[in-house]
Amino acid sequence: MASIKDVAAAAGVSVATVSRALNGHPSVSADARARVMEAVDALGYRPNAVARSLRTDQTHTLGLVISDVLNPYFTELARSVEEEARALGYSVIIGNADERPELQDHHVRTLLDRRIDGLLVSPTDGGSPLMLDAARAGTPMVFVDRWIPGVDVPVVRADGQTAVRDLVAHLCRLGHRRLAIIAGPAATTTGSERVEAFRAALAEYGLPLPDVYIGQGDFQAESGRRVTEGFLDLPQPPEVVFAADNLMALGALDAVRARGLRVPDDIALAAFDDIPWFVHTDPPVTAIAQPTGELGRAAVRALVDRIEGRTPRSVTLPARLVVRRSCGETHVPSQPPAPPTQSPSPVQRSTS
Amino acid sequence: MASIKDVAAAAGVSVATVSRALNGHPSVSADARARVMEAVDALGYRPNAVARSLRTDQTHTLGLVISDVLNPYFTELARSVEEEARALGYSVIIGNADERPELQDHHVRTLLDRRIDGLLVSPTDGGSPLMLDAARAGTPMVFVDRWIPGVDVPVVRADGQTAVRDLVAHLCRLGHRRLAIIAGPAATTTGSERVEAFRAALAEYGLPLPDVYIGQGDFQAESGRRVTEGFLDLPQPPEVVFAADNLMALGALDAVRARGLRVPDDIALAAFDDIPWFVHTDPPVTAIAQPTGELGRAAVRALVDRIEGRTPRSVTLPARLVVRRSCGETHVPSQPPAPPTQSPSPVQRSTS
DNA sequence: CTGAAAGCGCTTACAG
DNA sequence: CTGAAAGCGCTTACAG
Repeated sequence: MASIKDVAAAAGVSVATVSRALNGHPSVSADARARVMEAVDALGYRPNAVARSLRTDQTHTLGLVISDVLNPYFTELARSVEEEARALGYSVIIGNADERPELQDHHVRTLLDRRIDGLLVSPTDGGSPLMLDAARAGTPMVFVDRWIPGVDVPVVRADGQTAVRDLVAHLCRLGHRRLAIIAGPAATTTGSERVEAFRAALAEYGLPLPDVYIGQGDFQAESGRRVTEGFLDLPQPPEVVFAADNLMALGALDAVRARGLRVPDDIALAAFDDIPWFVHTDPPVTAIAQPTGELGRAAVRALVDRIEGRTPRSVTLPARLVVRRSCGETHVPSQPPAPPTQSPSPVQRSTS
Repeated sequence: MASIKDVAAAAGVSVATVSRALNGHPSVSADARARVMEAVDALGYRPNAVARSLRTDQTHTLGLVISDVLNPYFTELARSVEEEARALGYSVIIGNADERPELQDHHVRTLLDRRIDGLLVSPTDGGSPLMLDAARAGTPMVFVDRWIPGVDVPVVRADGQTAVRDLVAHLCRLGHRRLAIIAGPAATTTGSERVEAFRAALAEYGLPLPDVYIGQGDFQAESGRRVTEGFLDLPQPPEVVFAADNLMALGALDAVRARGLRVPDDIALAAFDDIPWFVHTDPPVTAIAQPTGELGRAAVRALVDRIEGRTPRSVTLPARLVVRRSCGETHVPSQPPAPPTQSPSPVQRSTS
């Protein structure tokens, strides 16, 4: 590959002048600039980004460590992150943790070794020493979706509390009383927060959340299937299963179907995260939708602010309930049960 | 960040010795090695991969340019690519072309600038000058899924011909006669090959594929919806729509539902690419499954062979038909219509 | 077994 | 406006 020396020789100038011409430095004569550009074209020269990075100590690259590429939520997040980053002049390198803390650390380490300018992460655990060290050492960092309490890093995420309360209101209105949840790992914020939001909402309706109705999943499909089978084996199975993410809902559908049961007749289902397929499942799945694209863009803006010396802001955006048919048919009840303390916020009713 | 100089100073050796110790060079005394390791731990030193790459002229990084991250097929491909690469000691940087040739070129250029060791690509078009130049210039390269004819680059892909013939046999057996296809861009191999395979299979059954039954899509959901609407508006709409990928099938489902029609009663649907959600759609979708994980792994092995001086091999793996209910209920016909020339190969019948 | 030195391909003060 | 030179952090022949 042609190097800057070859271009300099071909253009009859020094490498310094080539560098300046290519970087749009004003103090280059029109003549020199033209000769450089000509040589660049003739040689098909492309600057070596590795050399440039070593010299300037910046890579114009962001690292993004997502929890699971097979999860459409993270895939959509990754897409919006890349788009916004590109618009701001950054590339992004994606690492897939596959919900495994050690794989997450592998990617964080690799990314740090490559001297990425900043790190966007959705932690799969409560904070490994590596991640904590990086944050403390001042690596520009932003948490997205999931975060680690007690670490001084901006957080961009959705707040699902209101939407979860709306969901519980919807379920109660349909007459359900035995509600269960498939939780994510307790070490993740989304793993514990969604259970707590669910528990709090149930409490408003005077409903308990017994331990047997809290199934421990890992945000991947197989765990959703396993937990749902456990629920179905209970002497008194729940009437509703709320999956804390879309992949565990997929697993739940697998389990229900494998027993020859039907949603919602035999058991109702709802999910955190909305995805396009939920419109076409049998039945369409009631879900809590996050403003995924906006989260990705806000996270990039916060990280780039941090990198470029501005003050980054944490952002929390609301999630919202999308009612479909997987919890039973909705009909206007003569006497809607109002929660004791707060009335539910407006709910989007899907046209599907 | 601590550099190799800091480590050398702390350990009381030269940077050369630190480098050798870290790279497991045999000619380093046990004593020196121990002092280096101690200094490394104390300083939390991590070698700068940028500097190392500049010096060694290798990045141990593979570039992967996929057509669309929102497509679960490519997402699964990306996952298997990353896994196999990691096992072989390589990182991978993913670029999402979003089915746009100019965005594909942007990523190829960025990846080349970063001096990745090799490039895995699933081209969104028939070959841009940039891609062609890179191949000709000797950049280690492998095409996966889609490829560019006339370029001397190994290809790893699935052959869907047999599966498409099985699909057509299945459709004929169900009594369908007016079959349509939502095609991908003609400039892509999968865009044109799938249409040709479909046309050839129909010919075996003496069935035509009129131009009005070939809808031009772009492999993304919206185009599937648009094309399907066009089909439904025809004076004589097709009885079956075969979507050339899973996202266009999603769009087709959207269109059918928007009209208040039902699959398969009003119109049947089949798709190229199988994804987990097809088991749970209403109705479950008959699809052609690719050995996606194996394709990703084989592509990485071919590329690494090429990079490390061995001779890479092209690989073609068979796809297979998975029958579900979206084309109508299957029942054993008294007189199965056999194709004139060849009998269909065994078909996997899904349990779902 | 070890160190001094060159060099990978850039950028950028410094001097003219 | 331009060039010579230093230096980013490594690796690796070369000499001892």
